Amino acid sequence: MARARIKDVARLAGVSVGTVSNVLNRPDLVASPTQERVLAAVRELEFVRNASARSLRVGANRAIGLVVLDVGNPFFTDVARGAQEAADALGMMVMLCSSENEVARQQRHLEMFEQQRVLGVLLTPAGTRDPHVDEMVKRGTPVVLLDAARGVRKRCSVTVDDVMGGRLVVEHLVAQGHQRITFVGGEPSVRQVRDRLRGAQGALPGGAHLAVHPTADLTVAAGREAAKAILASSDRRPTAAFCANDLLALGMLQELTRQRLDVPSDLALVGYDDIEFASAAAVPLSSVRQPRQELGRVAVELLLEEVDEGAAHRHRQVMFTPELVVRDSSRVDVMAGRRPA
Amino acid sequence: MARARIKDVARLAGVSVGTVSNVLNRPDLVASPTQERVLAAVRELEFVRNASARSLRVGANRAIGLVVLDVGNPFFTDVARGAQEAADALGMMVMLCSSENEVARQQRHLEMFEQQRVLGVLLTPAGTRDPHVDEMVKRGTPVVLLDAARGVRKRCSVTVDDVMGGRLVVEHLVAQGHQRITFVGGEPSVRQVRDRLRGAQGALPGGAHLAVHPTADLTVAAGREAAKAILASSDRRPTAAFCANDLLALGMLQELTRQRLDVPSDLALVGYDDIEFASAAAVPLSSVRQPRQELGRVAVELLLEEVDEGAAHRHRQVMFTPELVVRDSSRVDVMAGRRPA
DNA sequence: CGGACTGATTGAACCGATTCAATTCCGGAA
DNA sequence: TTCCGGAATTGAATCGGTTCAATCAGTCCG
Repeated sequence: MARARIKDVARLAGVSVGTVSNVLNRPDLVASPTQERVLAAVRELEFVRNASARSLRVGANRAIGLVVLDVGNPFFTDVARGAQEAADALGMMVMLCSSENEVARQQRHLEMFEQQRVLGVLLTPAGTRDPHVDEMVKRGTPVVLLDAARGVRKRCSVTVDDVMGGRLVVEHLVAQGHQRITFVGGEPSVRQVRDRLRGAQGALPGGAHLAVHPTADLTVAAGREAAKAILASSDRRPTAAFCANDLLALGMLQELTRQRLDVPSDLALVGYDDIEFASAAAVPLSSVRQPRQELGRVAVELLLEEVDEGAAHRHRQVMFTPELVVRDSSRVDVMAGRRPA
Repeated sequence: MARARIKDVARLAGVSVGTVSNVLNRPDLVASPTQERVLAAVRELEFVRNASARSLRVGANRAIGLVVLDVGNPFFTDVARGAQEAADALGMMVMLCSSENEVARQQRHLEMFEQQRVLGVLLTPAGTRDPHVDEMVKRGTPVVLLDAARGVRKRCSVTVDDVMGGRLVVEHLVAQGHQRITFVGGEPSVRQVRDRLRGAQGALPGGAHLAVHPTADLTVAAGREAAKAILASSDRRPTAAFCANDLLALGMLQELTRQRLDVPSDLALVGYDDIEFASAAAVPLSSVRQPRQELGRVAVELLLEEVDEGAAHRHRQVMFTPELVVRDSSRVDVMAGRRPA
């Protein structure tokens, strides 16, 4: 069966194509009996609107592009979910793509979106500033940055305060009596890591010392290596480690378990991101939670705001505050319960 | 700057619109100097094709819809990545949506895809058979099922052999000398779970016994509860547990750690799915790996095959074989290394 | 009864790229 | 010189909805 077009519906219902279109888009203009006849014809023919024809005429799609760094990363999928939800509520569609942190791939996806004439794009940028993005914006496709460098004033953006996150962690560890804390996860080229470290350093009271143990990347394997190195070092061992993300912390936990050391009594651990598996770890992991879905939701709102306001738009930067989630991996009183004197 | 249309490009290059279109789509028809003039004009005007106009005329989009049960689940994101890759190679776009296991949401996404006139849809179905899907197929949008019930002959599908997966696990445990094995994760309404259990039972040698410990769902929390119940039970404790998925296994590992029991010497564990965090667990988790990206890749191929062949198409069901990944959580010889006599 | 007004409906123009039959151009053969 | 064939190019028709000025049918009021 060939697909029905609006013309077929009109013929079957005995009205003009204009009326069918009105029933679909502005039903208040059409008398009820006519509406019913048209809707009956729509059902009868199983009519499905052709979005291409529609958006060709209207000039824009009811779709939003979303390019994340890595669909495999739970952080981004939660952001995507938030965006989905917000878009759904407004009858829009989110098209999700992953750049796998490759600029070329990001570029291809953006190009696709632009060809589709999406309303706008939410982007967690791969690499550094991409001139292609600027050009796309200039051509009329607005972009909202997600979790990107702070201080970009020429775009709307949504971020989380990583400096505060770092501060929260160290304040917590200090309150638990820790004096020797190591920050694990150096890679200072990553803005997030830099900020977290900065916050951590800022929260130290006078006497305390914050060692920094850099790692090549932010993976479980790197965490394992870091733990080995720290435990083998001749210096006085730290009593707590603040890892730049949860993967590092899980890696450290793995190595500590292998060496039959106890968390938190031998070494307290705090991660960052509060990925789903943080609470699922053998010793549930303290971590810093970011309002991920909220991030996506607000990004969609900012985008639509920008679209609606047109030229009058002033870019806004929204920054969320993270939240410390304390679990067994850094909680002293739980230890007491587990090792009765 | 208003967006350039193909007409503007034609004027600037001093050719007709037909020629511009040919440069873009069938460059072999156009003389080189003309091509260069046109391409220069394209760059000059920053021309971006309007995909709506194109697919309106051509009749179909260069896009494939993909509806997964849950974008948060690493299994599905890997499938998506595989599909992405295959599509990319063919110059197609994958539109990824998540049904969150809600039929209504799935329905909305499918409707969107149909309006977009996508080439076809890859679907991991929520709920049971959905008549809407049948109707969509009848209207001309082909569907390839991903990881859905086996034995569906009226569609193309891609699955993994869960019966074999279950068998592999039990054969491995038996080879390690285990006699009392418990299968954790009952929920027999889930086809995958049923198949894994069936495979497990089929692999038992004469004397061995397979207890089944049902759980409400397949989460970490359920795994914790299961571990508590099994450890508290008065029966002779099993020496190994085969969990229906990795989340259950991680939950059990958590509870075992809390009770200061050792894996695998007190209880060996094997999970299923080989999610990223299986190898990241405190005791790296044995698990069954499915060729996830491959799943997505082949699904795309099947879809395009179906599109190309048209009416002559015969549906195909592709079944992959899973692979057992043995890690510390069920490996005896590692224990020896860790606890020298 | 005529005119003004409201509400419902019509139908043709339009969005922008693709396609294909028709046309132009050129070089070579007769 | 004419004619033919092939390559290059043209331009109008087309895809399927949306939109809006124009038309039509009633209703109300004076």
